[in-house]
Amino acid sequence: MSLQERKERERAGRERLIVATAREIAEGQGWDAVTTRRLAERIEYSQPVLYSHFRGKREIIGAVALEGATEMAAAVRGAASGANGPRERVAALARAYLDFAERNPAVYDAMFQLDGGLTFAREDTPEPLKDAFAALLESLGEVAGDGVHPGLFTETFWAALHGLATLTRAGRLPPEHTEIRVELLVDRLAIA
Amino acid sequence: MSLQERKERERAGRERLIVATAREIAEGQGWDAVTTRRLAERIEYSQPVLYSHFRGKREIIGAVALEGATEMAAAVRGAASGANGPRERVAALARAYLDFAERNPAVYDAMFQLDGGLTFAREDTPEPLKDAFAALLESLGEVAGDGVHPGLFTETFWAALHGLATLTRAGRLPPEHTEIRVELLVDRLAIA
DNA sequence: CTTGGTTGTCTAGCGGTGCTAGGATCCAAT
DNA sequence: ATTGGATCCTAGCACCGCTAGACAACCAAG
Repeated sequence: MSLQERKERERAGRERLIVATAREIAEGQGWDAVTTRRLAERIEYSQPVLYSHFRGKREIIGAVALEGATEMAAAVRGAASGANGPRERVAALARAYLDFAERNPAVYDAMFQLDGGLTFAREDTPEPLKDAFAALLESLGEVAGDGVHPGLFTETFWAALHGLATLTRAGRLPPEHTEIRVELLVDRLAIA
Repeated sequence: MSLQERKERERAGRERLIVATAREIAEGQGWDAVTTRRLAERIEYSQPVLYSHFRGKREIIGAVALEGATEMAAAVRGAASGANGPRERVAALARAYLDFAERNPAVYDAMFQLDGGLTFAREDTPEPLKDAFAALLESLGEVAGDGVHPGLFTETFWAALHGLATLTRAGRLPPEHTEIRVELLVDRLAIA
């Protein structure tokens, strides 16, 4: 069945191409510029081909989000592993998180701002999303403090980071003192 | 010049009607349902009339955002004034903030998620936005702690609240333990 | 009382969007 | 060589934000 295998390989390759191209356009010109026409043209196929891979634009956003979640998990783990002691680990994690959001704004939006048709915080949540949260939990759980549920603490800390990331990028917060805000957050929230 | 005054009054009234109707549709069916056609139909005028009041849809969103900012400032001040002691004031403020976001999701989106063409954190920032931030600062500045700039502390605390509000409403955080998360935030961040 | 210009509003339409029905093309199996 | 199925494209739908140009209602000047 080599023929069928080859076709499936090609199909999978084209799907990756769609996702990568969508991401590329979004990072370059924003998600508004990711139209099905433009996307189709860039991959050199007609629009309906997109719909043989994804139900619609929302699912393409979702695919980019999953890709981003995997990368973010790796970035967070990488930063945490290079730091000594719980407090420094958390600080490194926070910086890595915000750095990821700043360097990949479109991907970050796909994950947390836009509707990618994904379910969060449930059993049927896709693995990459669970793993990204797990990556946060691994370092943050250590500094939750006595009597505080690690998962709940992670959620709260994450929310704070998310707020900083989104408000800063949307121009709601001046970007100058990000580092001070992060230190404030780490110093007060984390119990070393 | 009574005639001209009457015309201006009518014009102002229609402008309020546009903003109120936009808000109504948005709260009921989301901002995506606020189309210029639907909005025009609801106010019983044709589309171009909208453009004689606002440059475009973005400015209508901005107008809803300003209205919301005024209300949020009042809600926050009201909650804070009914509490004794800095710590309790901050807790009440946090609850009021999240409550406002939950009860007025479309308005909250207009303020902080969508592009309403507004400038934040600058000299030319519209008064209602500055005042909403000031309302937060009044209570939060008290608990910044020694050596921490009150404005910066307020921004950070606000970001944390914003993160909780948005992640919860977007289904990224389970809504069950909001109260515990708020208490965690207040207990750790606020220095009474 | 009639004109002429201003002001206000509407109809109609432009170029774009996400998405899909139906037809053309190609290739393996008969 | 013919058939049947998979694959892909052309063409189009209903909707979007926005605007040009026609048209009616009004007030001021003659």
